[in-house]
Amino acid sequence: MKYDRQDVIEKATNLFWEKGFHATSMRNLQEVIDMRPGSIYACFGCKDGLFKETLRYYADKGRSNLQTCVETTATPLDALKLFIHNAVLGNPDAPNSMCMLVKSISELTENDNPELLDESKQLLRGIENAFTDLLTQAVERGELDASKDPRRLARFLQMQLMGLRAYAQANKGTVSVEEMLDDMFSCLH
Amino acid sequence: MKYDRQDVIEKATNLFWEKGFHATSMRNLQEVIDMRPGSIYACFGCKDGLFKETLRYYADKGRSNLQTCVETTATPLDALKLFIHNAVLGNPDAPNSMCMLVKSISELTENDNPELLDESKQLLRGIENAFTDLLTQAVERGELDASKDPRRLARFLQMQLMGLRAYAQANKGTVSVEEMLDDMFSCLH
DNA sequence: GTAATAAATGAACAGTCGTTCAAAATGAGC
DNA sequence: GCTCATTTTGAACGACTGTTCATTTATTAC
Repeated sequence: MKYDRQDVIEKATNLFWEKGFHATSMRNLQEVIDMRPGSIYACFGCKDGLFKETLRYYADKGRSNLQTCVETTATPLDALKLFIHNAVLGNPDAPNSMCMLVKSISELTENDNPELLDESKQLLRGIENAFTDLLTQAVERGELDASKDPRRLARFLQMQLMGLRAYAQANKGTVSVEEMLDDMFSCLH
Repeated sequence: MKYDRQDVIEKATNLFWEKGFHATSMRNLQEVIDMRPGSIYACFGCKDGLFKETLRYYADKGRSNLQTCVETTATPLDALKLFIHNAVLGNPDAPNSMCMLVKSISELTENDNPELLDESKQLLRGIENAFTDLLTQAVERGELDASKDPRRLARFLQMQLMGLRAYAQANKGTVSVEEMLDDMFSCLH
């Protein structure tokens, strides 16, 4: 009976997301995804390979979340607001309020894990590009002042999203993230 | 000949800051601080103990940097601006553009390292409190509108600082941090 | 210079790490 | 039911982990 690859990757993603790359041992993974080492290595090559796959899965889920936001809101800006709101407060039982890609960039080094680090950076850039597209639409529709630069705005939004998720992690349960979201969007205009 | 404790802690801080807690082995530390295991354990107890000491050293350095900014600028708001500018761009050969405390909060878990995690959170809160004090002064002096809430502003600033440093790490060399700093301060008013 | 005290050493420990691979279990085709 | 190919297993490997402690080296006091 072959393993359900999707299911395995999702479980691995949650574990890596929670504990980080270095603190997650192959034995931890073996328990969580219920596979023996031989099978894991036959499927994914090595720990790095499995981790890279989880990074892509995580980023894909992010992109599809954003797409859902676009489809369920009236304007590009509303879609962005909803996406960011969901990213920080959306599912309370997420392994971590921090972005998994940011966590990875935080713990990986150019010397020790250049491939995984570059992959994380690239995936993060992909999400920022999706922000840029939406902000461009917002300007075209007149939802945003035409003087605004969508790329610069996307960069700023990405930075604040990274910050807010990290801040929420650092102050779990003691702070009103809603209030901070208001502050964040009120300085878009 | 007793070791220079200050020097040892500084070297350990830089290594932990660069590689993170988990990826830094005691043998890495032994090389960098040029001490044999027995001496390290006699001085600091265990790896956690040494790490905690470096966290405090790092936060202390941050606080004294802020104090220097206060002393070399005309107004509280200028001091804050200078501090944040320096934190992100100040010393280009810092081990990491991310905040060491944020990196630590990112990689540590309540389950595995509760003490180190709490210490990091607490130190970060200390810095935010210093922000609050300065912003309170700014309101008192009329540098900021009296309608602004210093605590809320400090929270917002802290979040953005965390975000900006993480963003700078994720986009090393490809982005104008100066521009982003402008955006960041222009939405204070 | 010698004895007593303090500091530094590094080989060694038990445990865990990522990874391998011969053997066992399973599935497919007839 | 038998055969062949695929998949899964888990004991085992060498390397590395954080840590200890008997021994050596350095410092102090007389």
